[in-house]
Amino acid sequence: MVAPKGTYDILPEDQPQRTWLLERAASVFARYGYGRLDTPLFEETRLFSRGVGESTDIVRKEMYTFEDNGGRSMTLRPEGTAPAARAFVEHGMHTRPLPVKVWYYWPMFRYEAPQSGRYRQHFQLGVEALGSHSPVLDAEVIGVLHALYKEIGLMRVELRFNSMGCRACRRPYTDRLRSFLQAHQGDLCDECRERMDLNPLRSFDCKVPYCREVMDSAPRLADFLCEECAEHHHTVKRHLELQGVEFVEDHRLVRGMDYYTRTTFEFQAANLGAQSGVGGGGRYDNLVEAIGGPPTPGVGWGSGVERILLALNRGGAPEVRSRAPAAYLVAVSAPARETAFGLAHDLRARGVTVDLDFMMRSMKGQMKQAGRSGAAFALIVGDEELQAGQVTLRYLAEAREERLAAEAAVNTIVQWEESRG
RNA sequence: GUGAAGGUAGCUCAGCUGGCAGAGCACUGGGUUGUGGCCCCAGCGGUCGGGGGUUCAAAUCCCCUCCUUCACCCCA
Repeated sequence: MVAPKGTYDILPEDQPQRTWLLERAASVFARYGYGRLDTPLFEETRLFSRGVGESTDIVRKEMYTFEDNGGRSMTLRPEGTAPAARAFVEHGMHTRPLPVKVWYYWPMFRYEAPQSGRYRQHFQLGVEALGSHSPVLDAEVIGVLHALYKEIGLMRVELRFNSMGCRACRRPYTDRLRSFLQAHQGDLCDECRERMDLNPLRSFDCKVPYCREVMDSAPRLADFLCEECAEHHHTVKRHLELQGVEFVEDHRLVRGMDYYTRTTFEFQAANLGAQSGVGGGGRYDNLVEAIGGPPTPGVGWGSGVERILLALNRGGAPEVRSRAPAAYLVAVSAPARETAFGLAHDLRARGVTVDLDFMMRSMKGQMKQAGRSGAAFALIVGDEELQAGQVTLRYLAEAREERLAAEAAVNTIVQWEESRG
């Protein structure tokens, strides 16, 4: 048996880097005033079909949907924004001081063809800020992600930035775009022709060269933004600049969720190949209402943990290692093993990280383990020492050792542990 | 869902014009019986991804299937 396709195990040696990332992220989020939110792993299917949108790939072909024993249709969470919005509504958070700012670290599930940086179960770090129309909040939210990347040393990322307009300006624009596409039908790929009706904006994302050529001369949403949207867009940019966040405007940037309005953005990492998006998001002013809540604007993003780690490690990030034990206990005989086990207990009870042998290894073998473990000390319990109530304390790094009372050795190790912090 | 490349020891891989399944690393033991790292020796370890077929004989050739990787697509 192996892990299901597109999933993977996170082994003990993989954990320190993930823990480190989560801690760095939590620290950044705290500085910006975001509180952690957790929601169930699965939701009623209609939350996503209504929230994310029936026309999206996610809803059409990528959801893990099942019927529970009560005959309800449930879906493993494919994205974080809709569940966060649902929780906002369910708990009446619109009565809280606005905006409500939350962050999450959640597994997501999508039925997709796996490849590196793309999994059927993956983790996302994300933030959502609900309740404010302010473009300054868009800029803050983007600033949080920028700060996170900076905090963890993820350098080579580029921020792409666009506006999707609002209900008022998008409709006339898509009509205009649709007629443009119809006029150039003959020069478009099959797919672009198909999605012309349902989702004409997607054609901007098409990679077929002749489609791109056509799209180069297509009308741009940027030129059709209503006054409010244009002003909003301008103000976000200004506040990105105030934070020293560099970006490139990309009118081709079209993201996969139907709920986006106005601001959309994506950070791309050059060393990730085809799956270059490490994090992205935008504003969603109609989502909360769409899922049955009071009209409430929102803005947020999600960033893939696997992709962050991939980009980081390909960029030659230093290894994050788990803390080595302070001491490794070495016993040379059966009675010595009992004493060593007792000493290990005493040390651990006093807050010290120690380890010892369970494989009946030879003394040489135990010493080898001690060295390998990275411990500062080998605490050696031998028969001679046992007679005298003593132990040998070996300073592994210095290859020096001394014989002393067991209690004194324990105190030395405790002191060392306390001083390393 | 489509196309391509790959799956051999825990890991990285060699072996692939069919003929006894290999190396390095890792792991365990030892190098005169109480001392780690370096070095040396030995040992452990494999349904050759799985199933079927061709053949006296298949890791090797053929078919199917699963998984991984790359690209499309989509996205984080």
